Amino acid sequence: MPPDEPPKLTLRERKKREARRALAQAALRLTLERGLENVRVEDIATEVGVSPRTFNNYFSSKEQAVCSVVVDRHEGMREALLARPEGEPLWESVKQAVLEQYSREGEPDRAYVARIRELMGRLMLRGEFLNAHAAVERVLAETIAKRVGGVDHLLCRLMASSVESAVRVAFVNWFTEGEPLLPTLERLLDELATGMPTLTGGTAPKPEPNATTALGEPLC
Amino acid sequence: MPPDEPPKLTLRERKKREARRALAQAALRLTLERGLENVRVEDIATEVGVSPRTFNNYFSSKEQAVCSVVVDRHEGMREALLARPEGEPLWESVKQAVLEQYSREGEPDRAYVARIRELMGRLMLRGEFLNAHAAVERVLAETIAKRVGGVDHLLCRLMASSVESAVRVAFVNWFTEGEPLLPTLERLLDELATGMPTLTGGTAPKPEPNATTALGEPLC
DNA sequence: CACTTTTTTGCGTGACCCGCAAGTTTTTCG
DNA sequence: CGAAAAACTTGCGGGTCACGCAAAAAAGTG
Repeated sequence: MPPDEPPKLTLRERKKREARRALAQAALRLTLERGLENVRVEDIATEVGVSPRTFNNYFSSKEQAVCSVVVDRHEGMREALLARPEGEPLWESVKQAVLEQYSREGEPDRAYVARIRELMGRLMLRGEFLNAHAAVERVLAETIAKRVGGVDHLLCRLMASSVESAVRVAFVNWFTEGEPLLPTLERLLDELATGMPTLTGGTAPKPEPNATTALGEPLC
Repeated sequence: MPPDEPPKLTLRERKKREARRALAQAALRLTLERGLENVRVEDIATEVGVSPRTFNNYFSSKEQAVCSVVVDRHEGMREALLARPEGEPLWESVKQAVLEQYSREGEPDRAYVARIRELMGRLMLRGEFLNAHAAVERVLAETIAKRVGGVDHLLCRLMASSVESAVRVAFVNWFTEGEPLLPTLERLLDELATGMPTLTGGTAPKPEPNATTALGEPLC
């Protein structure tokens, strides 16, 4: 018996995770190359070598399977946030933790982006993408609460929710406008942290968008 | 001929709107009293006195029909926001416009809240509720852009998105904790407007937001 | 009153979700 | 080790659902 790995997880658990991962991956791959409506659950199941019925033991819809990659990101986000140094300001911790998760995105491969864009039309419509983000949101809120000592649960949820908003907005901007994801995301998170002064200070006939003006304003 | 109403809308249009409204209303009513899984599209259609097939001419799913009330709120929100006085700070305008929309909610009728809560389990799961909120978000972003002169579209989307976040969080808190909606919502919007200092600066209200640190990084 | 445009409706098809009851694999335990 | 127990897979079947299509009905137009 080679001492290669001490699998703390029962064999069963490993197989389950592997099956789930394979199904999600197959679902995403097929969807990206054919479009969602041209992929039946049977195709996905066959691809993995499993019964169509089994697919529904893991996911209750193909949309859910495709979006599960988004959900799985919560693991990394949780760990990243909790790993930030103790004394660091909360917004900075959150920002770094979030940015870290999205640093592995490859450069904007044209074809890939195009497929994602087309895909999003469907996914947004079916709501599963948003649903997945909501799942991440809950974990993020919980993690933030743990980070600050769990004082105000409501505010933690608000922060998590608005952070996810920033992520979604940056993401959409990425695949529609083609602009790089991370700088946008960082900017949006900074705006969130300061109450969006760039906008709110702009109610008056703003001649030029010099960002230094509205920073110290007594908003609202 | 009684001079009661000058219907600028063609008769066809009125019937369409009425049919849509009736279908949505029936869908919501039946769902609240039976639970979503015990309502077939046929039931909704029959309730309104229309063919099941016709239902799908208006909504592509019963979930969509149930959630259409959320979507329809965008109309009022748009008008309310645009009706705010010119010089008013943006955050104040948005806050008032949003609060106005949710001022018509009755008091927390126990039975009603219970049904809503149970309903939300399903709706969140199917994502249509979030989908509806996303639709509102787009209109809100557009309206905000119009309000500030359409300078930074990205930031407008961020603001709209995070405002909707606050609404959702307050709403969930309302039907899970039973706390009143409006005060919570107002507080959350205020927190948003100031960067959530209660959480982030539990120590100090963030005296210096020097965003100069990591802004120039060449990520991605 | 014809004629056009829009909406409704019935029908048929393909897919999907899930409960149920075997069959199969992994785990536990004597 | 070997058998019972627990967990997972699979085939089957039923109830729904979304939607294309084309005919019928209704609303608008001159």
